[in-house]
Amino acid sequence: MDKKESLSQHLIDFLSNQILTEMRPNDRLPSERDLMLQFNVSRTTVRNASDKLELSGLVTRMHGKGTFVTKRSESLTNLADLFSFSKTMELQGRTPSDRIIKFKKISADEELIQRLNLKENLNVFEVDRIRMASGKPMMFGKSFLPAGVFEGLTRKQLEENSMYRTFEDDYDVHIKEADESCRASILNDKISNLLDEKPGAACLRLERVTMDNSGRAIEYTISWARADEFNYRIKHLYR
Amino acid sequence: MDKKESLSQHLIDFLSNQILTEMRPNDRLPSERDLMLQFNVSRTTVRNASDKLELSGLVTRMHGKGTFVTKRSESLTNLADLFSFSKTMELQGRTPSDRIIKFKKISADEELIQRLNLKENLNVFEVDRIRMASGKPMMFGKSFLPAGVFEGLTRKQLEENSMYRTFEDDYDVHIKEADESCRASILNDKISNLLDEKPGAACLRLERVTMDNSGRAIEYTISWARADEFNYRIKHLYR
DNA sequence: TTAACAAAGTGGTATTTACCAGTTTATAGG
DNA sequence: CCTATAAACTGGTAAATACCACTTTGTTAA
Repeated sequence: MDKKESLSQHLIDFLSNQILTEMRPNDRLPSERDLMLQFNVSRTTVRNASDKLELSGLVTRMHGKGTFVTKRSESLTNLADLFSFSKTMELQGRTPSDRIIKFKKISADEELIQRLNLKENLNVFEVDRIRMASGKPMMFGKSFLPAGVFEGLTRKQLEENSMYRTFEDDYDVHIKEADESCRASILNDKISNLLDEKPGAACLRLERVTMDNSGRAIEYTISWARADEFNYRIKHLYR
Repeated sequence: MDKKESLSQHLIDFLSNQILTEMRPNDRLPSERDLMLQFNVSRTTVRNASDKLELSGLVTRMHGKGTFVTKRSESLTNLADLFSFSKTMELQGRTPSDRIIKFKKISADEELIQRLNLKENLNVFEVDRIRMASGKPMMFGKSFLPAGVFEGLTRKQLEENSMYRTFEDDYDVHIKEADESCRASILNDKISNLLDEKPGAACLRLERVTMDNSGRAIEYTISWARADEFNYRIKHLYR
């Protein structure tokens, strides 16, 4: 049943869980050599895991000193922590809701094929949604889901449950990680209208590719987020 | 004379230069095993260099296929790694330079007093700079430095050395950490002019407070960065 | 001709060993 | 008591080797 997981991935899972549940910012992690012994793996494996944890921003390494839990400062809606829109909004005491304005099966173009790493079945579902918090439109997103993974997906399913919930419950697809990038952009007429904003207003354009446990790309999403509601916060540690 | 440079750094320099001057998007790089032979280094070293190149967005690896030059639209500077503008630009094979367009001592307003946690001496130096990479204006920044920390600071000092270099060498101020936030915004007439862009163009507005070893706030900077050159990349890990 | 399979090529993970480069701490000498 | 220095940490770079997982290509058999 369980997909065999790499040693470094196991370390990543263990450490990130440890960090989030039992450690506090600036706490020091065991040294790489200690982790070698504790988990009976090579230093390469430990460093591999550390690389990923550092990339995800969970830890910060300092030459000669050690590896520490990164401190993240408070934020309005810190995009770095925005893995799930609905969960984040709930956490802020706002009521999240989606309005699906498009749902159809299309054939993937070259870019989609590459992003989702499609093989035989080139059909994808396109889902366009306006995402709201307590009635206020916050972002607009276009998601593309491989039809080969989500066979028989219906609009009704997505209207009744959140997308990630549908992945888990209806298709037994478990999210493992996501690569996201974000840049500044300008709202065009159509999207500004949907977000109740002026055309030409600033926005953040987000792109995300989400992967499941077995490494399949299961979602490619482009979102446009109101500039006045989202930001990124990062803490840099030197030397 | 030569600063000793690691083998992987040498590989990085060579490859990034190669990519920027002689290769086009989607071109394939030599395989890792070929690079081993060409440069007479171990695969560890090749992969180390590849890791960095992938991180910097210059190349994209595909399991079983090869390593390819990333499409230009994806090769933006990752702000999450931009602790130092000049160092980041050098890593990309570009030549960083600053043009100081304002330098004067002013009296801090309420906001500055709070951000820099000023006590008695409310004087601050304001330094406005255009930051360029290989001659192209990349971002505009207004920095505020407590006069109590940097006594007798002159424009000449900043023109001769980088700001952080001046902190270290001339004032023995060692940077420990920085809190940064970023959001989308629109360029106004003045700044768009300085950046050689159109007014109303999208930009990222960055704010940073930098602290030294003793926890003093030593710098507060607001920057406006070209939307077509910078983005944030984040890797989310789910549990 | 075509479908199935094998081989060769790619990046990905892992081990073991060695040494380099910073930081902290213990210790010896004044 | 202090200072210099050595030892013992820390993470960083590098080599050599092996095998796994995925993709392309070439060959073989139906």
